[in-house]
Order: sequence, then C-alpha cells, then structure tokens
Amino acid sequence: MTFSETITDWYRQNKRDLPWRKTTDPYKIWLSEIMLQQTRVEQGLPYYKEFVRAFPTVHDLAEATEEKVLKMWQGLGYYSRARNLHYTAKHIAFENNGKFPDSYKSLLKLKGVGDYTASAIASIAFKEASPVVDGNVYRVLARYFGIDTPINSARGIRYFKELAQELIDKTDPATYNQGIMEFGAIQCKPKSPVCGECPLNTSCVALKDQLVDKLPVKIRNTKIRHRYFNYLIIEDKDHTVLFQRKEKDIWQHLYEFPLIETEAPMTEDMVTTHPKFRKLIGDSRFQISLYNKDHIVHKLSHQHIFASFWVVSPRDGISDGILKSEIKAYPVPVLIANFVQEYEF
DNA sequence: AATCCGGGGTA
DNA sequence: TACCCAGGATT
Repeated sequence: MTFSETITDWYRQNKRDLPWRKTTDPYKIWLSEIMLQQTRVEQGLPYYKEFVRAFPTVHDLAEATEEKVLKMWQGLGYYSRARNLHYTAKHIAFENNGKFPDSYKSLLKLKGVGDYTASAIASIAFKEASPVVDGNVYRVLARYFGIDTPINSARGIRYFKELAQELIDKTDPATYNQGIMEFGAIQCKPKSPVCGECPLNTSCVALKDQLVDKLPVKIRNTKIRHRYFNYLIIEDKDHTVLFQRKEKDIWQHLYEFPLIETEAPMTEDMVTTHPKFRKLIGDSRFQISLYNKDHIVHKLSHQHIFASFWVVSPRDGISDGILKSEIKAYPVPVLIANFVQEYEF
C-alpha cells in the first residue's frame, strides 16, 4: 500500500463523527475551516453548531450585525477571524449572489482565507486535488519522511507543500486531505504518538531513527510582553460604562470597561489622578475600591496581562453609560466576561 | 522574514 | 512550564 492509501484506509476506519463531514455545502465547509484555524476540534465544535443554527446560510450570516457575530465568537479567540468571516459573508451574499468561489486560486482571494483554508475548501467542497498543509500535516510528513527543515521557514513551507502535492490522492482529495489531518490529530499526535499500533510504523523514518519527539523542527521566539490593565468599573444603581476597542491591538472591536494601561502596577492615587480618570469622572465626588487584591493574570500566547479592577461609584451617577442588565449582550474578551460573571452587578 | 493576533488543552 | 492547535494578515 502506498502512503496515501494507508492514510485514507486508516481514515475510513478511525474518523470522528463531525457535523461538517456530513455536508459538502461550501458555506459550512468554509465556516468550519475558519473556526478551526489554530483551534482544536473540541473547542470549535460547539461554536460551529451554534453558528449553523443561528446562520443556516451565508445570507443569514451576511445580514447579521458584526456585534452579533463577535458575540457568538466570544471565547474562541483570534477575533479577526470573526470580522473577516462577516466581511466575506457579505461579499459572497451581496456581491457574488451567494455563490462561493469554486477553485483554490479564487478561494485564496477571500479575506481570511489563506493557503491552507483555500486548499481545504477546494478539496472538500469541490474535489480539487489541492493539498492541505496544516500543523498536523507538517508533523506527519516530517516524521514519516524524516524531514528536519523548519516548518515555519520559507524553505520548509515550500518544501512541505510540494511534497504534499506529490502525495495527494487525486481520485479522492477530500478524503485524503481530511485523513492526513485526522491521522495527525489522533494517531501521530505531538506528544505521546501511538507508534505501537500505527499502520505506518514499519516505514516511518522518525520511528526508525528515534526522532519522533524531535520532529517536526520549528523555529520559535518566546517573547512575551507584560501589560498592566487598570479597568474602571464605573457604576451607579443601574448603569455602568463600556467602550469598544478601536485600536489596532488585541481584542479589536470587542467591548471592555474604561481602561488605563500602564507599564507598571498603579496605586489608587495614581488611578484617581490619571487624566483619563479625571476625564471620565469630572468633578463629581466618588468612592473607589480595588476589587482584586492580587493581579488577575490573563495569559495570551504572546502577552501576559496583569489586570486590576477598580470599582468607582460617582456620587452624581452616570450620564452616558449602558444598562447593567444589558452588559451580557456585548461581545467582550474572556478576561472581562470572567469578571462580569464573578462580580454579578 | 518577523511579528502580531486568543484561549484552552496536554505532558 | 513549554508546546500545540484543521493559520492569516501585516509589517
């Protein structure tokens, strides 16, 4: 049996029962692929089901507000995916008469669709023999063929794509592409791969040379930025204040409490004399207290956020806030959602 | 070519 | 901790 035959054979016997495997609707394939970018199947699955229920067609998604889409995306991370998803849904629905591009090359032009996703949709929805190369495929190929070219170098990306193109089963690219990814996710796992009962274990180079835990090779940088977020929970009886993040930064277009960001922890005095605080509170008298004694550490892949929540009650009330009862309708970062959940206004 | 962009699971 | 996940866009 060839490598591809073994993969597709293994897939037919071991594949998980997943909803996007029961359809060839390009819309649903596209939706699932965007959701699963850098996201585990188990994490994305409930979001996929919810999106399909709320937006059965690309037209339904196109007619939603961005805020609604972001709210449903809340907790999944990489929120530009949700913004691009919505943008592309409007493009397909309103400018392309609801019809998806049907080739790798044309799919690649969609916002939020890169090399991997274009190949995935082209093969799964349109049977085009375009090979997917995701994290799973890099791992399977690097191990099986014993390739130590870094997978995140320009040379590595080019090489693995070419190799994948040679290996793809042109008679059934959809099954092969999903098969090699599933094989990487379940059998050829990053940690503790199941080499003992692997259908490729007699010809795997990494297993023979004891390189399984050294491949694939990846060049990495572990620079993590520290940021100090001081949130102002400005509240009266019924209201509080939220702002939408506009800057080109994390959590773009999500909502949060008024924020004072600093390079180091702030004292109460530093908060109440800060220009941003003065602008919000004005000359009104107020009470202030620190909600969390220790910083709440929110870890992103590339930065650690040390958050303090300051509860501020202006004596004169709030003039232009939102209703506390409606706070859960706003899309917010998990850091904020966790606070709202615990604080219970 | 490097850097940015989330949140959660695993060993 | 460190690493990884059905990656893409920007600089």
